[in-house]
Amino acid sequence: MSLRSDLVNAIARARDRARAAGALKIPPDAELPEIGLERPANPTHGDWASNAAMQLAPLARVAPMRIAEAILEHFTAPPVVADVSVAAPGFLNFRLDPSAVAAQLGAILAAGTDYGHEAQPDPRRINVEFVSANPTGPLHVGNARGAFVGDVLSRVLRAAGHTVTREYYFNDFGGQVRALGASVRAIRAGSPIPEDGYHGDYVRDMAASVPAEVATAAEGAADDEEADWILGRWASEVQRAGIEASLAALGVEFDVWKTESSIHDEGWVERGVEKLREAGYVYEAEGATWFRSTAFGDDRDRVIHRSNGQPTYFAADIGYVLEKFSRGFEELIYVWGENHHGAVARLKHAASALGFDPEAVRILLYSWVRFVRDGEAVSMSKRSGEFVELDELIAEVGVDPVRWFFSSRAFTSGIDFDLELAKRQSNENPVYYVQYAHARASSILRSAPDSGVGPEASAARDLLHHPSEQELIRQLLDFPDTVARAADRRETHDVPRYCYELATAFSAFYRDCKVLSEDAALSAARLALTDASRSVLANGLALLGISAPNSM
RNA sequence: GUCCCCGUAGCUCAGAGGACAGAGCAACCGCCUUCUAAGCGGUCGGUCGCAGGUUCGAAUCCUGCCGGGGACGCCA
Repeated sequence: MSLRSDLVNAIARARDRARAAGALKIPPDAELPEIGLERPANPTHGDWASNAAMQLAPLARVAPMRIAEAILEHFTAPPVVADVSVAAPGFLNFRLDPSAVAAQLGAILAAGTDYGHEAQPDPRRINVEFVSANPTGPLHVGNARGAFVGDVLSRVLRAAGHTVTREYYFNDFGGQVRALGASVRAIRAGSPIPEDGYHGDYVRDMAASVPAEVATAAEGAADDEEADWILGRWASEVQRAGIEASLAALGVEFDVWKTESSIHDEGWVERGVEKLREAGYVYEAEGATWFRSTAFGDDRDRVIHRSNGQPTYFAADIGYVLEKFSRGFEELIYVWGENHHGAVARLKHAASALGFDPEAVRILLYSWVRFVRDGEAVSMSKRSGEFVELDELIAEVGVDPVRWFFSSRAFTSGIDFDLELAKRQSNENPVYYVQYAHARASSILRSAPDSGVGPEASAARDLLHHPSEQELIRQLLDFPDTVARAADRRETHDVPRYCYELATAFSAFYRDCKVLSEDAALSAARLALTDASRSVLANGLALLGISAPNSM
């Protein structure tokens, strides 16, 4: 139970009592708006403020000020609230009791690394599929955003009490695997790389290191196409392993690596299409098999099997949705680049047609990142071979600043990433500010034994009343709400901002309140606050996959 | 042509109907014999793309323009 939810509940009870007493006349069938409660930017408005009265004004047809007064009259304050007041045009402003605030410190410390992980009211089994880049080359910087968006989202959902499976779907079935093989074969034969082939240096490297048995098999192939497939499957497995290693180096790990071919081989596509057919959404025309997507409002029907008998990529998507739900997931999250937005509707329609709730299929489209070097856009084409490898970026800039950069922006906004600027400014990057606060707290804790004191929260209630101490504890108390809200919204960029604000509050505390002093009791209480701050900073950084160094 | 996302300080971005629109970076001025100066305090900086509309109240919701990006395949 967080402070925030206590307050929301108390306001709701006051509203209901005012209603029952006839002080607040709202039609019985009216749908009540959610109680808004936020920490106002302006401290003179108190520690928490609610606009509940203003939201009820249209329903009650009374001035917001009078509603606020009616709620106030029936309000029973939770113990942490010292004062409630009404402010124009109808805000309810709450001021917390400093002793009660300080008394929360012990619970934060006791929770340790679990602090922020509240009980989930609606726990779900969630599959998060992300990156899923084709294994035709190394990851490039364009893949970075999806990797970090999916990774941080998975961490946050887990922290919020959901059961999360992280999944990478890789394509070992499509024409580009053959094109990759054809490129390798062309280089080995000394002939030009085909039009739709791959031109990067990594292709040459692979061509020079084909294992003998693969080479022999390719040479013994019935025709060129078969040779291309043999080389292509080998090459894509080499690339897939490289991708896995790159991601692991970034701290991005997966629970499941799923191949497109397994979806076909295990019969999921057939079963999926059969279910759709039984439901009446499949028909044959022009030699192809179609999904009647228009029945769900799509502007055209979609091909499942081409007239040449080959399944489309969409066919595999249908089978994969069925396969995922058969594993017991209640929600499927897909983290896709916005260039896939055209595929969103048909996937959800297919899920509906299969009998699943389309709302349980959630597709998060992140906007494209424009990589810029000295003011000029950098191409990211694997086929042309002109791209910046993700490994290269990390080696230049470091994983922590890159993670911070991507996780602190809403995934829907298009962003520019200046590679030169990122390097030059890396020391000015806010991520170091947060890490520094953590290192500084660690340093104080390290020197505590020399002063003969240790962290002790029991006296905090009476001793930690300085405004900077109070503000810092209030920040610490915000953490669980931040995590829960990010998880509910399936949008995590509030977490880095929270970390930054916590670091700022800690810096102010450090400036104003000497931790280790002659006063042993005060030192112990302040050490407890330092320890709690360090712990919550570490928890926040862990959600972002960013390291929390003990010294810098 | 249809659809999706975006347009907020010099730059990069937050603001999911509420109180004077915020942060970082950049620029400028101060602060280290004292627990980490990768820090702290201060200054400068905005017709929230434009025009209407809804509302007690709009950066936020609706409509139309303008500008940027993306998607509309029997590619993946």
